[in-house]
Amino acid sequence: MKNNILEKAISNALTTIGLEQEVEIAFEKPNNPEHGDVSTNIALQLASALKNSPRKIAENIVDNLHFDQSIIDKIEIAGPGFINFKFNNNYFTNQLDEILLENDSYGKQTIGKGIKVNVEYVSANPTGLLHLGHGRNAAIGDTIANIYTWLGYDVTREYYFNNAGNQMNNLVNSIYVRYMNELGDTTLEFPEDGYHGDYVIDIAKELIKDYGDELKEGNFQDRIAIKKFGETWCFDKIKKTLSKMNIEQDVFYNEDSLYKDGKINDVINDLKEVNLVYEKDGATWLKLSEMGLDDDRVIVKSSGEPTYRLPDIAYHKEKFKRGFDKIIDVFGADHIATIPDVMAAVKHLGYNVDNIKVVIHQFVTLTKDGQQVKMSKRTGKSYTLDDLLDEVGDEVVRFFLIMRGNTTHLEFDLSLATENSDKNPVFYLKYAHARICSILENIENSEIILKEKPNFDLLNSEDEINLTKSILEFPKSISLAAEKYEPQIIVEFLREFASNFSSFYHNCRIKGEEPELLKTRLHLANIAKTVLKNGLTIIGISAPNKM
RNA sequence: GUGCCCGUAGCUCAGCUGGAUAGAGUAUUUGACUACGAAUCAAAGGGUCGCAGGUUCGAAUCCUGCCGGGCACGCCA
Repeated sequence: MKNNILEKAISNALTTIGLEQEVEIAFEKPNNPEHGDVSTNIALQLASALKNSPRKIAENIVDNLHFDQSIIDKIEIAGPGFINFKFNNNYFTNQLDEILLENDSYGKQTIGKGIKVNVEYVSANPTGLLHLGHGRNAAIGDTIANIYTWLGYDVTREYYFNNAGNQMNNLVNSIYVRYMNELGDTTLEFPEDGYHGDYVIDIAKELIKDYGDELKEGNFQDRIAIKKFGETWCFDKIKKTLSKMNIEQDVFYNEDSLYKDGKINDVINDLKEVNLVYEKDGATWLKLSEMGLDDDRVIVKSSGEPTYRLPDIAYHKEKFKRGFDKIIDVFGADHIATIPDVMAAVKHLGYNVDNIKVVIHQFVTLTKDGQQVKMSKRTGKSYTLDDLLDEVGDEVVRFFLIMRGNTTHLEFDLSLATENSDKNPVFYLKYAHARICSILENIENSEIILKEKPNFDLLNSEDEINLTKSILEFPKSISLAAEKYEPQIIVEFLREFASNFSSFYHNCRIKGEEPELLKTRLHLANIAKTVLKNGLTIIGISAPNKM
């Protein structure tokens, strides 16, 4: 919690009491409300430098504070030497007038104006269906994109895919065996690292509808047809699933284009120029050991094909060349090991990797009735993201997938998610919004009243002030979520916010109060409605008028 | 074996750059509808913050070691 007025006043006080060097004055919001609204530990920090006891220093500071104290209710020295400041109610309620001017756009900011951000997420190859892990990736990525958009950044939502190479060959091999099985030939062995999922059988069946047994030889041409068919089939499903989740990305970037445009060769040449590659055993190696990493890695195989690292490097270079100032990659924990390699190379090509943020999220486990549901690939029976969306709906899915910190393993409780009850945390937020709408409906001429100027000085009860403080924290929670790349921060804020509103609702009536108070509280409720609506919009959830 | 993530209330999880009495939801128990939506509110109980050291005025937070769970360690992506 920052406060420029206090920072300046304390800084001046420190000079007065004889501190020579510049120090950073830290403020925080105490957990205990009795400790005021902001607190600083500066006296404790300076104890050894000033060779005095923290409490003495604190007293000295407080005695030498000179600023407009009309906003202050109380300044206290507490505990080992904290200085606690309590603002008076008007300090908070006065700020509501400004929010009134912002109206529906409260929370929107302009700090990102003119800055181009690329957020890459999902990026699953068209070799199968999306599972819950992809769902988490999608929800996190899309929400981060929303947050940055809300802050005024110029955001591009991107999906990167590869429809060539080994993974696709595996798919083709897998489909081919299933296809032959369907045609009655069961002599073929299923590939060792093939795709075991049931969907491959579905693809094979549909392949027969289109081609009959024309592809049974499995020659080069047949394989091309199978590949095309399988890729299209998977991509259609993936896009449908994402659209069901209300996700629409701007750019689908095909890895293949990097080859066609010569970008891959360019990168090899670039790397050669800075002397970071060498030939060994017929392959091209990247000298990662010279970039501070442990082992060198192959970037072009002896077969002449690049490994994934090379296009990844080229792709990131390309993002910079496309003019992005900030690059955000959302990856699952399984990609964690490959990131340092790519970053090191991009850095040595002369790009500022500080502008790349890789957001890593952990995996998802699904539980039902307290039991873990296995999502094994081996058995082929996996519970897909699409199944989940059909079962619980897009909003609950999105909410559950971002309600934990990115680095935590997420347990998706299917029983809880499907329950339309007060236990389901999504409803708590939507309910608060619907309730405000209901108030507005219940009060005669509420629309007209809201056009009149309120008198926020009338707000002074604990619940009114808490709600006001909570309203004022909304923009900060958005920028904090952006800074930390943590959608969960918005979720936590909204829960707390809805809770503050509900307490206010129970203790402060609106309907039937004196006209001035009614008007003022109605305005407060209306601002609360905007906060809920905007907060829910950011996390991809609707704010209904009725439930 | 090596690297990364996690371990906090019965369960699911917060805890910001170290701060004061470690929080929320849920579950349990108990109150509150003749008043704007009870999908709500209010209250109570519930903890060796995985274990052991260290750093310091002060550690859930930082460092080291160990234990337990997950994920990676390829000329696969």
